[in-house]
Amino acid sequence: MSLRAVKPLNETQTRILDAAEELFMQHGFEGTSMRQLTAKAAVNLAAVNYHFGSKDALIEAVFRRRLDPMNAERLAELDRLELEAAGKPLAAEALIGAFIGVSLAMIEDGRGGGRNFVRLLGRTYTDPSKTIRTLLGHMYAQTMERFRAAFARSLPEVPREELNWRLHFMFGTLSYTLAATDAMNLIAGAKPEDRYDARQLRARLIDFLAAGLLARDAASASVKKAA
Amino acid sequence: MSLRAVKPLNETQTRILDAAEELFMQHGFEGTSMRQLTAKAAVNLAAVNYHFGSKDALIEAVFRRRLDPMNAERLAELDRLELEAAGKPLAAEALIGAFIGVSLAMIEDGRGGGRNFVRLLGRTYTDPSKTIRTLLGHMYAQTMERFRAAFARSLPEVPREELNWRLHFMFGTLSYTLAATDAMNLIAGAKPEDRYDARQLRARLIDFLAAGLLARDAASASVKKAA
DNA sequence: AGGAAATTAAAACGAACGTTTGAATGATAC
DNA sequence: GTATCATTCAAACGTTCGTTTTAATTTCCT
Repeated sequence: MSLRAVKPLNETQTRILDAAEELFMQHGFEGTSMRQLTAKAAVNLAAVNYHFGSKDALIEAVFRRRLDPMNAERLAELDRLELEAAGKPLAAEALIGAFIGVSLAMIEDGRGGGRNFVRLLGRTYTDPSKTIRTLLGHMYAQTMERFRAAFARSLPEVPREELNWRLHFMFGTLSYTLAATDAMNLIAGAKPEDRYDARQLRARLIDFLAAGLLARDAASASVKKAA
Repeated sequence: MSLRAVKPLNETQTRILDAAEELFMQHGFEGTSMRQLTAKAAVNLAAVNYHFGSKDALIEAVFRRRLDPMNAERLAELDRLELEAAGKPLAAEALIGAFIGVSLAMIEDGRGGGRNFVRLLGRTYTDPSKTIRTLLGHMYAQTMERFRAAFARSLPEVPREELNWRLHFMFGTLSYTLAATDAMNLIAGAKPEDRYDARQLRARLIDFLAAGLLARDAASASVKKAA
């Protein structure tokens, strides 16, 4: 499906995508006008429609540029871990690290602009638009299924349905953490500096999420007869 | 601050707020036009500006109608728990339950429309607009501080900074879970039915979050010398 | 160098936006 | 019943939106 050759981007297209990442992150898709965007990118107003076709197609291009490589990297790291383990199930911590590490690494990438994208991505997971949700769903599908299967092997004692929920929770934690990297933080005092220390954040997230994923399963048992 | 009397809403205002909740949840603030909104509410186009002043003021009213009572209820439940405990620190599970229970209860409230609001709220936590973020920040401020202090007493062995992060993660999990109640779910198979079973979801969340909050603190120690 | 193709530029398109206006209608008090 | 206030209504306001058009310019190939 991603076999079709990706034609290289020229400078105008790159400038548009960079400006779009930042403005979409700051003001949302509908809150960003083509005039703002092309002004920030220092290109002509018509350039977006010429190079990408429409605003919607630009939005898709913004995600494709980063998300496909990110998920490819996630899968490559999963391959590497599974090869190392030689058939044995992986530690949940390792799987969490492989999944969230790719996103967190981009936060530190100050000048590459990945930081803007990661924050945009965190926000977009809860975006109302059905178009965007299905787009993200498709782009994540393979990666999610591979990781879900790996987690299932890693945590055989957690019932399948319970595990699915916990992975859902995990994804939520990551999503919110990325989106809020320097925006709202409702927990007063939790924001240490202007920029996250990605290494420390990674360690904190892995601790928190691993404990959650491995939690003793009291819920599904205790509720089973409570309806 | 919330001492000023809240004047009761007439039917037109209620219909507008209900329609706004649903449309804002489905299409976002900027993606919802006054013409859509007033059509759905079956009121005249000018009614929003007449009763609320502007679209922005309507957005604020949407949150005020539900959020102030929700947080009051959270604080009342916290008061009740602390009174029961008679000075002893509370169990983390009880605190989590008090915080998330109010939101989850509204999910089941199918006809009251609270369901729409809760999902809208989950999305808005990561909204790009600074206006909205500061609005939510102010509306949550007292509640958050009370709960933060209660969690600190409940979990004295968790370092203050680490605890702040974990509460941040907890909030993210809740936010995403509310926002995605039937929208995107990237974990295939995790969505059991069209509607959540709030009781079961509550139990699952408490297990997951309590384990995360209580996790053995490996991160802050192991990273301290790694910079 | 010259012609074809790709890109940029300036201007305009119709549509939709949030808001305002002023008259019509409804309810309330005397 | 009539004056007074609140609310509803249809219409229009000026602005901004995403997109298109047509011409100018640059780039690339032989």
